[in-house]
Amino acid sequence: MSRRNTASKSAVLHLIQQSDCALSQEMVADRLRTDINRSTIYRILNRFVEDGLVHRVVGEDGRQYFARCSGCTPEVHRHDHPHFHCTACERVECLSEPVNISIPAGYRAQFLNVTVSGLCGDCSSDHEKAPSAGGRKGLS
Amino acid sequence: MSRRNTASKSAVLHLIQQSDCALSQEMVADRLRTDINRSTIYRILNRFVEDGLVHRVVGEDGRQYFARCSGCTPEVHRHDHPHFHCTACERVECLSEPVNISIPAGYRAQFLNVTVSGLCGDCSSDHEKAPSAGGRKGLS
DNA sequence: ATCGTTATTGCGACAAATTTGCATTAACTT
DNA sequence: AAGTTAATGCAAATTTGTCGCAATAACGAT
Ligand SMILES: [Mn+2]
Ligand SMILES: [Mn+2]
Ligand SMILES: [Zn+2]
Ligand SMILES: [Zn+2]
Repeated sequence: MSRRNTASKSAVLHLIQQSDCALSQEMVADRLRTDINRSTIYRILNRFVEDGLVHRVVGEDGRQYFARCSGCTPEVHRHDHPHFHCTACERVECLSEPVNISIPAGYRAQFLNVTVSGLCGDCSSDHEKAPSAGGRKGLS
Repeated sequence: MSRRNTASKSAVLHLIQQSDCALSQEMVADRLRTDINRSTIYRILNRFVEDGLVHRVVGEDGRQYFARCSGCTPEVHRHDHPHFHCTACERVECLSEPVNISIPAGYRAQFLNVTVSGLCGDCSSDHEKAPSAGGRKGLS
């Protein structure tokens, strides 16, 4: 039942800790210099989530992304911050300002997943130079 | 390019309009008395989304759920309301109070997906009678 | 009412993301 | 050093959603 330390585990954890945005299994694999099996990466990430080292973000695409917990203690976990998912470069980043959602009486909240998708700063300015048809604005 | 009316389309639309919660493709199929092909259901639902009759919600499980647009006009769509996804009965319901997320300057927001997951009222009270180990509370 | 165009459907195949079973390896406890 | 069992690799399975294509049928025009 207790966890063991392995090179793979350390490598993945290090990667997530360093990263300024959430990573998918694929992103983790791509950034590792050594090959780690896909299933293994998933298992490592899921264990991190269980252990509260990392939190899981469900992207606009329905995929799973994993980001380091910042400001979480072993006792208290707050993942009430929104995420921005760029539809162009795929980046998923944690935003800082927490959101507060009120739910109906009698309901028990457990997890919160807030994701705004659109174009990040970089991709947004790229887009300006090569504009497409119909300049949509605002949320839909 | 214009849409045609078919029995399948009407049946699915009726189902979604009536439903007080968002439905997945599987849920739609289960609730229909007539069999409609899986791909067809997806295509019908996607067309509804395109046409602004229905909005897509990405559940905590990464799956797509579809709910009727209430309060949307052909001109203005606002889907800035949160959803509650019950981890027990799978229900995904739209909550009414809109949320407002602020994103960094230069970013362009396009879609918003807010999902609180946990136990709905029914499942929450069921749980009280048959409690499990460790009474967690609050968001994580 | 009939005809022609083409949107819609069904079906199978495909694709991507994630999980699972199982045998093998290796971390950690004693 | 030896034993226990968590972690890994690999293949196969699951799950969810999409796509190509031929057959069907809605609907505007005749
Ligand atoms: Mn955290
Ligand atoms: Mn709507
Ligand atoms: Zn971007
Ligand atoms: Zn429920």
